[in-house]
Amino acid sequence: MNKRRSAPTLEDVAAEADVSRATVSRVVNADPRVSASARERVLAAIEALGYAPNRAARSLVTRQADSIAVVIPESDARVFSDPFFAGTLHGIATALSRTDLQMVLVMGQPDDGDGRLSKYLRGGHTDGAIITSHHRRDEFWRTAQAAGLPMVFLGRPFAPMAGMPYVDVDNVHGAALAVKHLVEQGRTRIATIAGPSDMVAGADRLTGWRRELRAAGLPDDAVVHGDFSAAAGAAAMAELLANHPDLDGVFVASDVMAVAALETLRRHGRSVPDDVSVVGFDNTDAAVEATPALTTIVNPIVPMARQAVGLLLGLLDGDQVPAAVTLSTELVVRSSSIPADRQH
Amino acid sequence: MNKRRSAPTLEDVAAEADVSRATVSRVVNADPRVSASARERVLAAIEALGYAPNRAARSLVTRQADSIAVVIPESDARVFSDPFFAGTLHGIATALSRTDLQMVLVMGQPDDGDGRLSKYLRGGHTDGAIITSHHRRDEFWRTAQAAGLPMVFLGRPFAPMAGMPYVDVDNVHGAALAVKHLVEQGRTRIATIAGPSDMVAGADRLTGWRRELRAAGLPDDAVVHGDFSAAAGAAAMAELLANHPDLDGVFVASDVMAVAALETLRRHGRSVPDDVSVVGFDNTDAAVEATPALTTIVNPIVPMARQAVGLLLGLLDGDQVPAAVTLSTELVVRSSSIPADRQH
DNA sequence: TTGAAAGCGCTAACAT
DNA sequence: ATGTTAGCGCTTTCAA
Repeated sequence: MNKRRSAPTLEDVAAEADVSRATVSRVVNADPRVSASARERVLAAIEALGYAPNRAARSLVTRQADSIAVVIPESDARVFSDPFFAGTLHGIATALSRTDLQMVLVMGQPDDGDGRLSKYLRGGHTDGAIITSHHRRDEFWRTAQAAGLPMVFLGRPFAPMAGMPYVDVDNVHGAALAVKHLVEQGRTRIATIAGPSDMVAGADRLTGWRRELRAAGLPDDAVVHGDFSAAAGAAAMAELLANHPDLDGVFVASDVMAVAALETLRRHGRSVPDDVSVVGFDNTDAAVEATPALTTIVNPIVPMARQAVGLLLGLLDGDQVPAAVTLSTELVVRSSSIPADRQH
Repeated sequence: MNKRRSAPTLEDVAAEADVSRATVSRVVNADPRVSASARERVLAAIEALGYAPNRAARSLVTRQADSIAVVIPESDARVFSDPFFAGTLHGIATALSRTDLQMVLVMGQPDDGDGRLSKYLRGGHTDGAIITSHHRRDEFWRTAQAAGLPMVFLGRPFAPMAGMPYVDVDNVHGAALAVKHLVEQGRTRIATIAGPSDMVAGADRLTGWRRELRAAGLPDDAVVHGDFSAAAGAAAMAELLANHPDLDGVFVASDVMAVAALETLRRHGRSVPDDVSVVGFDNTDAAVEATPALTTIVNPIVPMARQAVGLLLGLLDGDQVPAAVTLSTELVVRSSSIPADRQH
């Protein structure tokens, strides 16, 4: 029976290098107050023993976890089939790779009151959190906030709180841009497939759509909500067609839903863009690949994620950080919105 | 100046409930040896103080981190635009939600010898790891294995190791199924857009393609590699067309590449499926949505992820676990592979 | 520049 | 059933 060799500790390294634990600790933490010879011996010992510091022990005394939580309060599969999610993670991971922070992905019930999510956030395993895909009824962050955990929202929260900055895209303006473009194409009966009303992005895009329509003196009654999924987009489009057969333009609150709507329009014999102009939101790959290619609003997901990390790092450093960062959007015109008779 | 109130500890709860720390610990850890009255007082104190155990302290003594690492040795953005990644995370997250384990997403350079990845894995912050998107030159797991960290590969590693189980899909058979189907459609000049040769999935699918072609007595020289990205798929298809203008069938090692190849074929004036039959691999949403809808091989990503979690949990429990779990595939026939003259 | 010693918050013998 | 005690591995004063 071999004695199960456990991982080497600071003590082992100290013995091997013939110095004290404190000196080893200084070397590991790049403290300059170590002689060259001692440092050399310690480094050699670390190498020889394959020593890696135990983070639990370190965390216990430094009260730092060296990791941040990315909280996605979604229990269903939607978030995984949504390119928004991938872009967000990518942006966060990239921004984090410049630091020593690890990323802990925390998922759970949106309305988790004092369950897993809030327990985890208060457990001290992370130094801060980025909360995304926030729903109106979420409460888990309250206890975490009370515990003093630095947090930033990726996507404006329903009730912005002092000390909890957020980064968002100007959804209202983006939606207005989309509607403006549709109006400019000569469309007069413009519907929308809106996002879920318990999410700010959904509500804001609806607001922008409505505002611009009213400014143009056009009716703003053709609204159906979807949950940002393809299935919802297809169903919503069918419903709009049934209730408003005269529609000639649609602003869809996400590309995923828009691409599905395109298909539904096709099945109903409506030509896009000749009969109906369609504008999406996000500018994902799906927009480029759609047939016809989808006119859409740029959603700067990766820059937003980077900003969120930047804000959180600032919070962790005790810096003064802005209460909100809002990124601008722009319109990308492709074929789905320009009727043949307007093309030159 | 308010004294910054730090998080309540076991000690605080013990004082509040007028019991010892040990009793509080027992209540927290559901130890039955506590009287009802004591338990009640402790629970009340926990509630009153908003106590949450400090996981670093607990980890230090239990030597458990209550989390597992999902290692994705990819530094680039590819992994995020790949639906394979989303499915994998989804499967793992779902399987993990039944446990108390958290999921730490660890990304890094594929060839990271003794860098971040291996340091992290040896740091004791996780109880085990699931390694996915494994490349031939990866080495980071060696030191982790030496340190005794339970690990499972999601996707067969190049050199299977004792004690490190893997779960994989039968890529060779899947590819063979695809080729068999193409042959049955009367195709005789069948090319392939293969995956990267430094990944097992890429190599295995190429093997299956080759094996089946040889069995059918057909040439197996039309091969171009791609890195599973859409751009690579488009470029590879163009190259195949240039070098083998007589091709009438293509097996593409991923749906992402296949959909891009479809577009390239269209641009080159080849009709799919009339001139060229195309079969992909993965059966992602993109396959359903493609025009024409893509015939493909089912890649049971989510079940694989669940299996991986199951194996890892077994390892953590010290159970005997199989060295490998291989899931089977099947063919899903859609329009991209059946020429008009074969349809009825 | 270095070492000794205290203690982070918790669990787990051991004692009662 | 409950309390006492001894660490887990590390950082960090404080002395030397």
